[in-house]
Amino acid sequence: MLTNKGKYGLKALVFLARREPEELALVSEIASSRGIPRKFLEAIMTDLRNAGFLSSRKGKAGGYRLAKPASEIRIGSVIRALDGPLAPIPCASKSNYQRCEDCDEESCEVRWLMVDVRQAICDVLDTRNLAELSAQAGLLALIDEPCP
Amino acid sequence: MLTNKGKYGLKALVFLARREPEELALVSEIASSRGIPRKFLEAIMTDLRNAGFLSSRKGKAGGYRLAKPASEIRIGSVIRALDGPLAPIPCASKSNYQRCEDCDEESCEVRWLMVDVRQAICDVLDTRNLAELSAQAGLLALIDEPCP
DNA sequence: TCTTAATCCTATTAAATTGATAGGAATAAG
DNA sequence: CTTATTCCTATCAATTTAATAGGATTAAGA
Repeated sequence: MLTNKGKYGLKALVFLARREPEELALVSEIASSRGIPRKFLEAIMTDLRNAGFLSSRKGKAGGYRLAKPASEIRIGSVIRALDGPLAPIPCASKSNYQRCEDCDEESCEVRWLMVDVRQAICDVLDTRNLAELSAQAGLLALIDEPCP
Repeated sequence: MLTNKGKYGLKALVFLARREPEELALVSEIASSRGIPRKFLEAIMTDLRNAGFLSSRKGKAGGYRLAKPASEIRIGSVIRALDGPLAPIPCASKSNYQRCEDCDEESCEVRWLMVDVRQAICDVLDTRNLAELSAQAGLLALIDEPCP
């Protein structure tokens, strides 16, 4: 599941990706622009900074910006940082594997299935970066408009 | 996320798929065989029956069996019945779409992304049926054994 | 130096979801 | 009738989610 935390975090990153790379943005600016609770977003930005996606400057005239080019930020790693493993169940996770207490790892049918699901999810999220995500949306919205 | 409810439900269905189609199985039998809490499994079996996957007989010598051939039970529909929509976020669901209150449906970048994730998940889970799931596991376990 | 405005830090909390458990009613076989 | 099962309703504890509160720290600029 993508939680609000993950959703808000991605929106904030898209916001930053669409600015000049060096320009600092305020949490309050992002929050009001995207309808995100300010205090909640503050906490999320801290996580994103700790995960290496953002850099910040404190004090007056401070703010956040991307710590690296948007094209180098994989969506999968963002969601992992905010919401945890992409796998539907811990025993199918690569990044954070945890053995099931109640089933045998090798013979469990459900696990084999969920490994395939995890792979399918990763195939989408780990092959897209923030630059693609922020570029894409406007185009798709236009394509969907009916012809005049 | 696949909850314990979904996991237990799938395991119970696999158990039933490996029996003679008409033979009734007891909840207590399935529960002890697969390490599932009996009372919890009882509730899950009720859900699976209400969703049309199982039929039951009450009273002494009662029990559960598949309501239709295992090959006609799609894994995706089982998980939807037990754990809800497969989409990571309600605004990306086909089976149970719900509009986001805080973003614009057409221009939201996150939504377009999650539609692709949902499609990837459904491509795995809606193209597999219970017969395949119950047949597969044993083989894979063998393949993984090192050669003597 | 002082004011102001921002990030940063710690703690708390309310609501929802998950993962069960308890106790017994209804049903049917033998 | 006894026994064994599904079925039904209610309850509950733990965890996760989604925030909010209050202030400490930092730095720009007057």
